[in-house]
Amino acid sequence: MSETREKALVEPLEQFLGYQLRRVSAASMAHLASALSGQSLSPVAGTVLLMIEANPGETQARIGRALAIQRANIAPLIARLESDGLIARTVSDGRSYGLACTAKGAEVAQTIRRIMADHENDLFGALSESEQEQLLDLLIKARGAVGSQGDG
Amino acid sequence: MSETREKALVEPLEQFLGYQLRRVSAASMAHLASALSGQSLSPVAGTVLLMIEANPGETQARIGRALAIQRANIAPLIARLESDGLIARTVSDGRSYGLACTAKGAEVAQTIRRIMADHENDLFGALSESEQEQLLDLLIKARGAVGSQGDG
DNA sequence: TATTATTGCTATAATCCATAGCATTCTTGA
DNA sequence: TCAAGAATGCTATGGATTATAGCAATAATA
Repeated sequence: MSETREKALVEPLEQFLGYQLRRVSAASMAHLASALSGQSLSPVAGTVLLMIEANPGETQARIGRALAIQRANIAPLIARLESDGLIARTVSDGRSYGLACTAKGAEVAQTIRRIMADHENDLFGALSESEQEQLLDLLIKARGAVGSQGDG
Repeated sequence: MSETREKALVEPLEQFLGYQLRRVSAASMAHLASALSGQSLSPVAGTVLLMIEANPGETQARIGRALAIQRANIAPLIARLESDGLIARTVSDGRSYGLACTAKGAEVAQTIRRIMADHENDLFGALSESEQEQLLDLLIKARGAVGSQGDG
């Protein structure tokens, strides 16, 4: 508050939703990454773990599609989660595995959920409950609109 | 609508603002990058150009800080914009330059603005005007909250 | 004037994401 | 049955973005 604040610049992109989205998202990602660093998990890896926990038996291809992560990119993520003992693979198909959390993975998932909740509170706690709900609803609505054309 | 849609997975992160922000922002960035590809400019480079246009005379360090781009990373961006003839440097300091758009840069900036407006319409047109305004307001409010601790 | 801070820049590494391609396996349709 | 196409897991790889470290020059400050 009392820092030597330099004169603010004009922000010609202030009215662009995409710009504001990017700025908030980038700040959020950086904050979350730091909050998760103690677990040696990236935000993406944590997301994948929670996704597997909530969808036991699913293949990594389907998990990946739901998260917009390509097959080539989710492969090492899954390998890492398995080698860390957080998930286990059971044969589901000759070419694919059914994924599930291990007990250790479930514990870590619980920790991650708490970290994420704290992180959200840190970042968005200045917004009221109803504002947070509004924002969430609008983002979900935007995602629906976006998904029906650009995204896969 | 009539595609063979695979059974949707459970989304345990649905209620996380950070998750929804990331998804929407990623989709938006991808869409914008493709929309700007004809100009041979990345979203970040386009943003920097608009920022310089709106703040003539500012140094790249200040432009970078306002956009959360580090000095080391904005240097090649500025060099590229200059070598493309979109911006010009005038001495402002023994160690820094004052940046400004060239005439060509202003034309490109105008094009970029139109592309960005179209892009926003493509992506967020499914939201009503008031929803878009609400979303923008909430994002700006969130940015204010975020900036007062995590961001620099 | 000596110290510190700032700026532009290079070099470099880490990360993330995208494309291409491969071998295996499943699915299909004749 | 079996050939063609699709799906899966995976590797290799390149591009883009971002972060750190450090340097030389300059400005600001005590």
